[in-house]
Amino acid sequence: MGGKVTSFEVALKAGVSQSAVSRVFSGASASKATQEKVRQAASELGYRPNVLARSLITGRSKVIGLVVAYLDNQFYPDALERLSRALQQRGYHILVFLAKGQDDEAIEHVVGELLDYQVDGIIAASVSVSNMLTDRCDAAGIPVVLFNRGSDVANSAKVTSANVAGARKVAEFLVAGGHKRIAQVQGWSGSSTGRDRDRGFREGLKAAGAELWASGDGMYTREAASEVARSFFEAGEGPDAIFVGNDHMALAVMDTLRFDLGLKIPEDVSIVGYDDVAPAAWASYDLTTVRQPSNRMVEATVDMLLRLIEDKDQKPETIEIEGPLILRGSARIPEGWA
Amino acid sequence: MGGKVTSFEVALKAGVSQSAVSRVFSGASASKATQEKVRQAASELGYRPNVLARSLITGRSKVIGLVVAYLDNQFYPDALERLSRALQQRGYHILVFLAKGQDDEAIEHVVGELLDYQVDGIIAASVSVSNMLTDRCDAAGIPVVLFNRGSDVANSAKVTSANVAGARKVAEFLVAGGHKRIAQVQGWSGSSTGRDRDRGFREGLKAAGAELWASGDGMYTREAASEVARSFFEAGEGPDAIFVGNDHMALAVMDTLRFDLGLKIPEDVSIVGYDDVAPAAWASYDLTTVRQPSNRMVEATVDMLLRLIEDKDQKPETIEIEGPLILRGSARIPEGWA
DNA sequence: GTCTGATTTGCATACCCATGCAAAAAGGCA
DNA sequence: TGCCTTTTTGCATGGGTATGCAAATCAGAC
Repeated sequence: MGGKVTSFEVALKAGVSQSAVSRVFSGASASKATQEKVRQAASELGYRPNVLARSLITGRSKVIGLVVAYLDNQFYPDALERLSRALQQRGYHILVFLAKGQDDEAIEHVVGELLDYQVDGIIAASVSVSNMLTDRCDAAGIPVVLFNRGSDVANSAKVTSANVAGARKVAEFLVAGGHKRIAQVQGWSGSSTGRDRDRGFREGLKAAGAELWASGDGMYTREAASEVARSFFEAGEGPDAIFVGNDHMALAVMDTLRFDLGLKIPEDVSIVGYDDVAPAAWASYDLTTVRQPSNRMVEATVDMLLRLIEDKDQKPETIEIEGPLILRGSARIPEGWA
Repeated sequence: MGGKVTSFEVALKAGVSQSAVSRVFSGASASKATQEKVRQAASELGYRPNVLARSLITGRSKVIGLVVAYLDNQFYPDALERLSRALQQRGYHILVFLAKGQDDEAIEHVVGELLDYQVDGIIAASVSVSNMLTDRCDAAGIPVVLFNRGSDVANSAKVTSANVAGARKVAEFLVAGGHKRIAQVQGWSGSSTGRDRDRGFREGLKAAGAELWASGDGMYTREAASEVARSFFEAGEGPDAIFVGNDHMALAVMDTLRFDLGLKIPEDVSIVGYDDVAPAAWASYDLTTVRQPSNRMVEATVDMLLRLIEDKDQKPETIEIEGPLILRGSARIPEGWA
């Protein structure tokens, strides 16, 4: 048994035609008797349909390409796990493509490979995608959903949390907490997520009659974020609150403030993050943060992607999911907010 | 353009035969002139070979199935990222299969799907695999490499760190540090990794003339590990050192000791972990731990898997990679060890 | 037992590309 | 130029399955 049992051999053994075997396994109509015979023969021979051959005909591979740039921000492995589970349940699987960088060129190459594999759909996470690329996928008839990233492309499907609203809420929260020197370590300004949160935060401050004391780009890395945070304290008095564009960076900032600069959180500085990744809830950090409801984001993503795949007339939509501000111990809590 | 350009159409446009097109794209011999014409026509039409069809013929899908049970232990996303990068570089991609549990039944189902997809090879991480399953893959001619897990199966390929030796080193280290009541929160005893580290640790203690003060199974979850750690301190005097079977659990144990029980690390209790995941190096934890060199483990895994795929006579080997004990601040450092 | 309509079945073909084989073209040498 | 070797090319086939179509079978009613 070389592991290459074909439908034909099963047919032979069951005394039916190859088409009958095919029909049994693809769920098409077949009489009880045939079903029985075929299944019997199949299990005796250890037959399983060849998905490749099937895909070649049907034009559906049951594979979703997931493009991701990095996995060290816990938000993404978590999302990957959920996405994979949700898709598995609906008969799909995830083919992983790690983009070498976040620039267009890197993504371009990846998209090429993606198309070669005849994926039925694409999920792009932690990665921005240009017009040109979505156009290419469009042309190939392969739907793309952007996960946790927006895009300027008009006609693209995307699922994000309500970044502007969330960051705005943080601003209100910090102002209500009586903070006077509010700074920001923002998410990479090359990403829509970073920009939206920045915008929401600034708008929120303005609306509350406060202004941004200082701001810098954390580039979504621990190192850059720590550096920016450190710079806030270089010349005399530092900020008394910092909003950090995601938890991954916020944790690094907390470590830097506490162990490098000897500051107390939240007594000296309040810290607020964004995402609510698992470590944010760990006692060492106890980070106040805006939750991105990754379960609902995943649900929406899978839903939309499969609709786009199965129904050609389906229009790509933009879905924004609201997430609550999770109050923990890293930031002073204003009266009446608890 | 419906994204369905075939080699035939390219051939037509280039004025050559379909075989010529095929040869140009599969790297077989072709004259300079033909190459030119074909590439020209192909790029004009936006042609890219259909990997599915190719796989069907060649019998190689260039896809590796990765089975994994969970991704919340940072070690695995990190490994996944490295594995994917290494494989991409060699023309392969990873199809992700999340096992619903760690029991045989769950894995069994997954392996079935794996075979359906005609993967060229399988990497099983954070998952134990029984004889029956490796046998099935063997029968199908699909090589399997166990990553970070051993197995009782004689003839299986596996890549692990030197768990016994590593844990033994931890024992020596803790004894040398003058600890008198040494406890252990071990990795899930249902996993070879958990058992090996347990064994190494016990052997090490014995060799150093010490004995294990208490031990419990942390099941690889933060909750169970915390619970076990807490139980150590329930009746009067607790341990003065705890070896935790992996960092994922060790971080939870540290939080529990510090914030639940009000203990100081390492003054009251020394903590040592295993893996050296990224958060272990974060200032809040500064965890002394045995490094699993995931880069070298990944390298070895990919190497062996591709050798098994490409050379049918290649024998499956067991590879153990040594990792150093990384001395940080969570455990008292004996004289002469720094 | 006959006739009608509903199912089930088998035949043949298609999906897209790679590859063995034989024919054709190109190159080498005298 | 002619002959032989090497390379290039096209033809035809195959890989494993799904599916339209027509033939065959079945169930039901008289």
